[in-house]
Amino acid sequence: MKNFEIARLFDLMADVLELRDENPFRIRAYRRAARNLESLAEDVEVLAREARLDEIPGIGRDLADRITEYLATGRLKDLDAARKGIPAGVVELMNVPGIGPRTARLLYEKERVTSVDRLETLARAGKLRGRHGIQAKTEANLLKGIALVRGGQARLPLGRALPLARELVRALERVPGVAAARAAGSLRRMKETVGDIDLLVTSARPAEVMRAFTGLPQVADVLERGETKASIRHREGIQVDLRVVEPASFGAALVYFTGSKQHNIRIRALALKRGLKLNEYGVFRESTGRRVAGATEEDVYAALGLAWIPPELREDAGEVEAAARDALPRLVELGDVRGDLHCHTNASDGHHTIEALVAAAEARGYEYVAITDHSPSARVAGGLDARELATHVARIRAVQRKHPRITVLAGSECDILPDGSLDYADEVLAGLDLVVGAVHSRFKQPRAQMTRRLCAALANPYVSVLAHPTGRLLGEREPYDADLEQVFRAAKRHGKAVEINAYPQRLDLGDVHARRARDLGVLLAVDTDAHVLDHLATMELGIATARRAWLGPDEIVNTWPARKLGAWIRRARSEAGRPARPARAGGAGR
DNA sequence: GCCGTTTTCGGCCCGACTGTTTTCAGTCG
Repeated sequence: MKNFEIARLFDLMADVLELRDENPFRIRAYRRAARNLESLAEDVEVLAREARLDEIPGIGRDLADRITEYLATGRLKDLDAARKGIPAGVVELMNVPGIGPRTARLLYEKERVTSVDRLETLARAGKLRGRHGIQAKTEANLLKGIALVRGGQARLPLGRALPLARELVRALERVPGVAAARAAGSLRRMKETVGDIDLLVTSARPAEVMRAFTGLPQVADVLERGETKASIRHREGIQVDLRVVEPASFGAALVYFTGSKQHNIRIRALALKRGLKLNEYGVFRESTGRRVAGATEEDVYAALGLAWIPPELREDAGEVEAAARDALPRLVELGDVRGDLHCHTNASDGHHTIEALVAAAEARGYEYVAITDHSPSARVAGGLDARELATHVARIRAVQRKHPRITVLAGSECDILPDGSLDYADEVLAGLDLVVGAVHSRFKQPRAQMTRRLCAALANPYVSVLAHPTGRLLGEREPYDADLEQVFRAAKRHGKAVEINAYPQRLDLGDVHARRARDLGVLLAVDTDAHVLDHLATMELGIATARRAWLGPDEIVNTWPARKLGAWIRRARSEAGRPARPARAGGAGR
């Protein structure tokens, strides 16, 4: 899968073209193609082989040829030619906040700066001031920017950014004169990681909001502060941007500030076609300048002839067309969730008892919860051998008797061994209500082997859900190499579900793959993989990922009533000619 | 370089903040 590899090259091409002061629309074309390659779930090599590259939005004849060229030769002649005479370090200068193509080119041409290191040396020595309109302040800002690049401005996982954003929103809501405060940006779109936090406030007294915001205890550094817009660096390291607008503009500003950039470009172009102009203050008739919408998002979209688009879909990935046809999907909501199918207790590596977990699930209003502790191969995680499992199941049954209002599924997160077999014998698995299969070892297997391993597990009649299908840990561990397309087809063939694991560092499947699974007609399960009770609340992140994947409740097995869920689990077992023991999943507790 | 319910050519989103050059270019989102 070279999707990201080629996206990087297109981005690099765009950078180089910027340095060369090329046609900005050509540059944008490369950037747009890069973004679309990143969000492409299908393998670009497969599309190339099948001559379907032109199906990728933003890829026309030229860029399709470039992709073909790169796949065939491993090079891009155009890129090589464009880079001639521009040292790689000059392109890297543009990574420093505040340095764009103009400044990078100036530094290179006039000062022979060819690396960030060199720039730092010059700035520290004060050797730039007085030249090319650079003064002490700019030098200081450059040094700040360099420090930031050095620190690696890693994107924050959504699970960490959300509480920070909510705390800030609450603080702003308390500022006198503030009518409303909302988080926007990629955080509102619930992207798995966010680069910064965008906040929007409506108030008749913006000056007061600016003062209060920049004075918050969470602020480590004020980066910029104007009349209606300010940026700060949060103590936790992430940048926070705030914008204040008047109430009549709040909806338009929310649309603008929520993005994505590509989505905004799409709908603004749509506005122009209708003789309208869209900016963060509203929708305006071009001829008269009169505002026709702006107070609410619904009004703004309606003025453009669109149904209101849920933020999670605003990626220019077909949502604008769907909204125009009034054909947006009914997305799953947190309230649709009837249970959690992947939870741990202190029988293995969880922190709480079965009793506590069941009570917590009940308190969340769930109809069912599956207790899925580890199997013996997961030694460090305290995996249970078959005898321990039998005792554990007996305990689960006892807790079930004390909690008749919730169905407690005795399950396992059973290791998928390197050869694709399961960590418990089939007779043991048959005694469980639900089996979640997962890979916890030998992550580095070659692609073909790992693919066979996952597909074999899905073929086992007792495995209902493939847990965290790619094994990735955000910012820590790459996904293991497997042909997900084949894995999804196996899941579809066997009527199994693949998981959206809501664990904040996992979010696995991610939105792009989950959408691909959905498009192939595969069922999904959204689970928290809870190890402590608080983790049950991360269901919110899993559901957000499902929404970004355009998923509705029908396609997610743990929004189904217990009876339907039980029937689904039994179907795969019986189709394999091995009827399960009367499963509790369908009947118990209701 | 892409793209077409105005177009196969001529468009392509829009505005705030900063630093510094006294009138705006550059950067960013």
